[in-house]
Amino acid sequence: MPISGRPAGDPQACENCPIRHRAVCAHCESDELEVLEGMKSYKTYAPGEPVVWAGDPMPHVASVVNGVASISRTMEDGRRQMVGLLLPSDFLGRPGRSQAAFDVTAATELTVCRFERKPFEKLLETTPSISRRLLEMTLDELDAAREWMVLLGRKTAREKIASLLVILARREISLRPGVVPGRLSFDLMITREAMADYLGLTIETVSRQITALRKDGVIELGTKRQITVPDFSRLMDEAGDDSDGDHIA
Amino acid sequence: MPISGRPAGDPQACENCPIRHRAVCAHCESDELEVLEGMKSYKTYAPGEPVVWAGDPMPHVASVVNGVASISRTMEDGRRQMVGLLLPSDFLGRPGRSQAAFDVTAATELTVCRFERKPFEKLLETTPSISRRLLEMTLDELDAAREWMVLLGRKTAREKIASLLVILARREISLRPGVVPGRLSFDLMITREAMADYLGLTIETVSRQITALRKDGVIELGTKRQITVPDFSRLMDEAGDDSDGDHIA
DNA sequence: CGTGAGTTTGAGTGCGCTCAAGCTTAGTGG
DNA sequence: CCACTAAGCTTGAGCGCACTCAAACTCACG
Repeated sequence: MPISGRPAGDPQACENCPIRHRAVCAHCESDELEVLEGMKSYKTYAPGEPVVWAGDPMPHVASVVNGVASISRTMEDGRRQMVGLLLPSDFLGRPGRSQAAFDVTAATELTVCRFERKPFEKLLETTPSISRRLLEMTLDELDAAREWMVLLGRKTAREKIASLLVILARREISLRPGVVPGRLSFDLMITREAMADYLGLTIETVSRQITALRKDGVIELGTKRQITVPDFSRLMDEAGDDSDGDHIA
Repeated sequence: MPISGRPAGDPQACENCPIRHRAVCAHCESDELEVLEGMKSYKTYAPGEPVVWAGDPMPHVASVVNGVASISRTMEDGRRQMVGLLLPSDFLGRPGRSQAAFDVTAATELTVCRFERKPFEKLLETTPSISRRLLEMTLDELDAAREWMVLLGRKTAREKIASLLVILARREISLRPGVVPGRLSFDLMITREAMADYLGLTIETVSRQITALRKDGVIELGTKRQITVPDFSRLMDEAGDDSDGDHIA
């Protein structure tokens, strides 16, 4: 693989990368990008395919380029809790640790941009723009994890469902700028089972609470995966968070 | 305040600092320490005193020098969830954010070593040894938060109590090297209410489960705050984690 | 002693779980 | 074109764990 001089328009060139400005390499200068270019390799996973199991050796770290992966832990008796979601530009793996702490599974078709862990760790020590960006991203994930702890520890089933819908609706808003939050539709890309694993509920409870929110007019259902929110502030009230804006910028 | 040349034995000099080798400044060289020395100021809080409220401006970041602080969120109706515990050497505050995302409260008498946020952010950009150390610490906290999500989402009340006791016992072991985990005693430094807020339970349930573990011989109680664990592996079984070792190194 | 914070214990309730059946939808092959 | 299947989802009945409300106990401190 060439260190530099990829053909213009090469879809695997860093300069054409869809996550160029948001991933761990976001702050890199072109000379730093060249080093990464020489280290990286792509890998693709099928939906449902495991990426790593907790306890497995982790010879690589990676950035998610396309698709969604879930981070979860399964207890011996089968109870499962999702603890994170990896979206495009998110970082997978942990510098300084050789074993995975959690299971990672491709939720959709997934493409990642991999680096061998040891060389990447070296690079972190010599390239402040990478370690600073990784710090920013890790701090964001920590805040998100703590918000989720509040949900898991203290919210009712109805509030949990509403909170998840708020998050999904927010992402929809951020992807489609200019849509005023009056009436809003979006797809649930995940199964009831994934929702249950994420929220610390059973699929039956998820189903019942979605039905209840529909009967109360908080949401409307097209197909089972198509949600319409007629009044976004009503949904936010149901989520149980402080009403006046987010703590998270 | 002198930039350098503190008197030898000065208890506030970085070289005498009890968290010198573990805090955000752990990797600093002596010239970097001098810069920090000129920026820092100590502040002490009484037990129960708030450090910041969620939403407050955060003009400082800080390292915990002595004592314990809790990070928590309180919902409008009073439900509270603790989302982190700050022990000596832990870092308080978030570079790049001007508003606190969570409440921070001194659990015991608390001494912190503060830096103004803006100058500290500048320092992060120019001092890789600090940003790398902060990255390590943040990654550790993220893993801890995710472990805690499993506890909050999927564990029973008995497993939650046992898990907390395992964590506290582990810390006791790490502080007293050489103590073989046969029989082990330690103090609960926190009230039942703090345990409940941490575990996502009520104080009554905490109390009942501690009683149940005592009746089943898993733990013994001296005073209400003094715990003895006759068989550590028995306690670990009760915690419901994978039996064969930790994922966390 | 009296006070108050922290803790324990008891009685009863209800939310979310378990177990079980039925429904919907999409895909497959006769 | 219509079984047939399987995965995903919904609905129902009943139960149990953890919560709520209430009272009593412990212990440090004035």
